[in-house]
Amino acid sequence: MTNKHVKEMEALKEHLGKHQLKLTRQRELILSAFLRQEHITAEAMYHQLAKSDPHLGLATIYRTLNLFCDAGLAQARHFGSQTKYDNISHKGHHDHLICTSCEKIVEFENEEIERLQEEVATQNGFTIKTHRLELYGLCSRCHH
Amino acid sequence: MTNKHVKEMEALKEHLGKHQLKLTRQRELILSAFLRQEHITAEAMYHQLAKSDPHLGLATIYRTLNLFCDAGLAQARHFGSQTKYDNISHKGHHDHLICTSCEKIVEFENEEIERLQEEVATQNGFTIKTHRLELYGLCSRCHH
DNA sequence: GTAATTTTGAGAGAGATTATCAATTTCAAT
DNA sequence: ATTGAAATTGATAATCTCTCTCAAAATTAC
Repeated sequence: MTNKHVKEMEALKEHLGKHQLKLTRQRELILSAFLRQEHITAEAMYHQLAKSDPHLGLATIYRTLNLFCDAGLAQARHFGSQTKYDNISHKGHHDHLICTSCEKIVEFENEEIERLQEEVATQNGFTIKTHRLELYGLCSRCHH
Repeated sequence: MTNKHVKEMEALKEHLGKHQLKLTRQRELILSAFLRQEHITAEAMYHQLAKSDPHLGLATIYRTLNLFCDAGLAQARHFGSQTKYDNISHKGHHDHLICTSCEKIVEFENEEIERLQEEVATQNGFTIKTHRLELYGLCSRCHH
């Protein structure tokens, strides 16, 4: 656990405390691995961590990533058949540009779009809690 | 098959003709059921059609709904773990407002948002092919 | 009508995620 | 530091959704 991740660790501890959950070696380990990368799947993390910790169960990875979602550290996104978990603790909400050829993912934020979303919601009597916006296409390298 | 659905039937026939596929009783039946409602899952349609046609297979429903997607009549959308199929033949692209309490779905279109999406894509060197925008929250009835 | 080709239905199979449960670990109170 | 109640884990079974397989049936071009 590097110093960079202290804030997220604190956020997790706060969530655990509030829900009478416990801080375990696995949860620390998975948090550390989670914060080291973007858009990871449970399966990918399982294989990655298996090298240093061969007895870490896949179910624990799933449980823990879902815990991070509950704690507001992560957000699950379904891309086709797989679910990727994003770190949302260190930045605001963001959306995605996804290259359908090379699978590259670019994050972006656009306040104007967010404002218009609120407008649409209000017009329809909705109160937005979250949203997802994904733009699929080809990145510059995959053109042609 | 009501008169209303003649246009979609023609579109399907055109697709079938172009790809040396055949028009079957099942495809007609499923098209008819598909056009009668919005945002249906394969499973839901299976149970619905089982009443009048108990031997219609679930695999056929999946195959046929995917065929409609290929033909440009339908669009698949993944909501959580389930896939819903939307009719996109009679209207332009649309996005969704989804009530997380009662599961109500409202469609909307917003040209300004679409324009801004193009702008973001261009800035990042992407060419958009499709997109999905879903706003999750509470509808007016589910407030409180 | 016949033959070639496609489609269907039923169930097996695949992939991703969750449930089960005995054994282990955590943590608050001694 | 020890204890004991409660939570967590790992291994695997179960589940859920969707696709594949393949023999039998339906469709279409001739």
